[in-house]
Amino acid sequence: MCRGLAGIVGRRIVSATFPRGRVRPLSVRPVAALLARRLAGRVITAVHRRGKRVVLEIAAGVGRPREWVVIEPRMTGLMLVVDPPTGEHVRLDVRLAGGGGPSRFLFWDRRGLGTIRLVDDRGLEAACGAAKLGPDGLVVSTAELLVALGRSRRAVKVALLDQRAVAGIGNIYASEILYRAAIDPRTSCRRLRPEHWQRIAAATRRVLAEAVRLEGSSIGDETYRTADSRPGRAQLRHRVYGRGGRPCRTCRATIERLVLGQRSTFFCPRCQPRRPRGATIRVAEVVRLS
DNA sequence: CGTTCAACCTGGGCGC
DNA sequence: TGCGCCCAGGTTGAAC
Repeated sequence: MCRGLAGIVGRRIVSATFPRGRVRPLSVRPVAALLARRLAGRVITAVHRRGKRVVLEIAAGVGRPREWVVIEPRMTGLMLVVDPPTGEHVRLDVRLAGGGGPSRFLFWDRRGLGTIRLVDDRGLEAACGAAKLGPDGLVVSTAELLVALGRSRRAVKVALLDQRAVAGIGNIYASEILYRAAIDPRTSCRRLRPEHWQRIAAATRRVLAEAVRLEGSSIGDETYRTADSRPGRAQLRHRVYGRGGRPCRTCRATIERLVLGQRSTFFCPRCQPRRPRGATIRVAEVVRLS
């Protein structure tokens, strides 16, 4: 998503409009009219990403310091530099001056759960700082996962979705990561040994990097699209997500679906055994089993 | 601390 | 065809 916005860097904002009645209260801060006024005339100096958030760096303007536009696309938000799927769900429409790239970009969000905020440096820290977001999944280390989650009692699948522990993993890739790591998604974090965290960290980096390379997962119409409105291809590589009842691509066992933390979870019961390979069986477990 | 539920929204798919 | 459900890539706060 952020890569597709490279063309807006260095461009000046002519106008930012929030189509009437399309933004629910508090999803845009400050309120739309004020935000539109503050953005007009300012230059976009960079596009950053913090976990799942798109962060546009806005150069200082008249009487304003350097600021940041933080966009959370949530379920259905798209950043587009071309015409949207429908005009109906455009939440933000930004016109750009100059040539050498797109003349506008949009935040299009069918369900309208996404948020747009303009913040200063302090606000950015509050919205995207370490207290809010853990290390990025693309580069997360074994030690970081161990420190953040090693003592948690939560099911590992639920824990991987905790953005304060590791930033950027969503529901699709949480299932895919645990498949790659050969770990049952229901396993309590505290039952996992360092070798399992090593596998999870490696799988996280690999699965997310592949998803970025393949430009995301597009499942059905009006789901994720790149900034120039093309579907991604990561869904073609899903090993378990959305494949409940179908055979595992590796072992032919039937992929199972269950709900953890109110989210659909998919896994292969044969490739992801209840007791992860290499796990130490605890004394209490031995007693209980015998 | 962990889990569940509800809320915020639109729309596709399915059973009846 | 129409209705009532269930489901969906996310986050937050309250209740227990």
